[in-house]
Amino acid sequence: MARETVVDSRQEILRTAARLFQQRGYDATSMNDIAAALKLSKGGLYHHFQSKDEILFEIMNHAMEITQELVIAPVRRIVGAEERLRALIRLHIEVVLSPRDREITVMLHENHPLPPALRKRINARKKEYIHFVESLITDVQMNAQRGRHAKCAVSPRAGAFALLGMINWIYQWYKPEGDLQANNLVPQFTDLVFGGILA
Amino acid sequence: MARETVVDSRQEILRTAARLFQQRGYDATSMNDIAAALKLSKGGLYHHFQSKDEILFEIMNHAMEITQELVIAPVRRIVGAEERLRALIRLHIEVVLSPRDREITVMLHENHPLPPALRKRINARKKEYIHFVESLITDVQMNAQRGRHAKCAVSPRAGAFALLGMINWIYQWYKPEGDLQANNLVPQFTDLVFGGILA
DNA sequence: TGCAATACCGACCGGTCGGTCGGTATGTGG
DNA sequence: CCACATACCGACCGACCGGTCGGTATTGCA
Repeated sequence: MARETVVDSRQEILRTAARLFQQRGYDATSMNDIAAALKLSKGGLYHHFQSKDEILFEIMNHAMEITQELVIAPVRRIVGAEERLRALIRLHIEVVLSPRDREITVMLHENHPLPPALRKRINARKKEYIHFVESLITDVQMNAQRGRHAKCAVSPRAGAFALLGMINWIYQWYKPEGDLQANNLVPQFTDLVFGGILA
Repeated sequence: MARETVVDSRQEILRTAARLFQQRGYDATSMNDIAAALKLSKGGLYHHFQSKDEILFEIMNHAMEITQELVIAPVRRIVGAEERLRALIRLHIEVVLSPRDREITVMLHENHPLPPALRKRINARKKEYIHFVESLITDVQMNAQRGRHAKCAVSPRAGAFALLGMINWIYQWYKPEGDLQANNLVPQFTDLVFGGILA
């Protein structure tokens, strides 16, 4: 059997596991649940992964790669500090709300169960992302300062944490049928962030 | 034994349980762990509470009462829309960061394990709070509109979710020894919110 | 002092968890 | 057609979970 099939099997397991983890939570989802959802026995599941921890870690790692591909990389290709930050806000919100990328939600919520060694590796990647956002905000503020604005009271670090907080918290309250839809959310949060960091 | 002692015992259990839940997570904390931390047997613990669910529910309920007493009530006593919102931001941040009120963090993080019936009751109180923040933001925007500002692009609802998101997310990254201390955080987030909703 | 009520203990229960393992289908390259 | 790796099954394990229960120590009150 080709190598691709092996990779595909693993990724399909990860996708299903991520869906269940998001719906029921990591601890409330047993390996039996995951196996059953894949029409597999538990023993068969353990042929592809060594432990439940490994599955969670791979999901979180995948979530970071999704962030890299769907947020960071596109943003880097954009010229202009302001447009970059606008794109980051939009893309990050879209990734959090995307029904396809449930790994993101799992990564945001389930950090407790990860063994410390693996958690450190995830946290390192998260910190990289925070610094990326921080430098983006710095650029926007510098650009604006060259214009009419004189003082920027909000530090890039605080701005980055605020930005990530308001977006990463969305999964806690967002309902697709609610009155605050995704297409409303993006411009509103964008205005809010720009108004805030350039105050 | 007086009624007060009974209440005290329950509250001390809740305090200890909240601390453990915050440190290790709800699922990773067994009733044995809670009992041992209180120098109690598991049977003795079940003399005070009927189930683990009940403990979690009481912790969350207590968290909402803390919010009521330490945030909502003081804010209501303040006159002037702008000063009210300023106070809300400061008090809410202080409550989230308070090492004494760990119930808040548990309430923010552990909603999955609660049985649906109990979760609904907690969510109802959360929604009340959101509406409270929303109306506060509305007042501030109305006040500002009477002055020089003409348009407020950000809806009060989006502003409320953003505000609650950036504050409620703090527990995910805040380290007391970090470079972003509580006393820095309050003015920075305050400026950011006011700049954002009055953009 | 005696008597309930309360607080608590510790052994125990059924069940489920993550994880293991010997064995069996399957299918592919030689 | 055979040999071998891969994919998978299902019975099983020890540990631990939430929760129960009969009994005992302690305590406030009459």
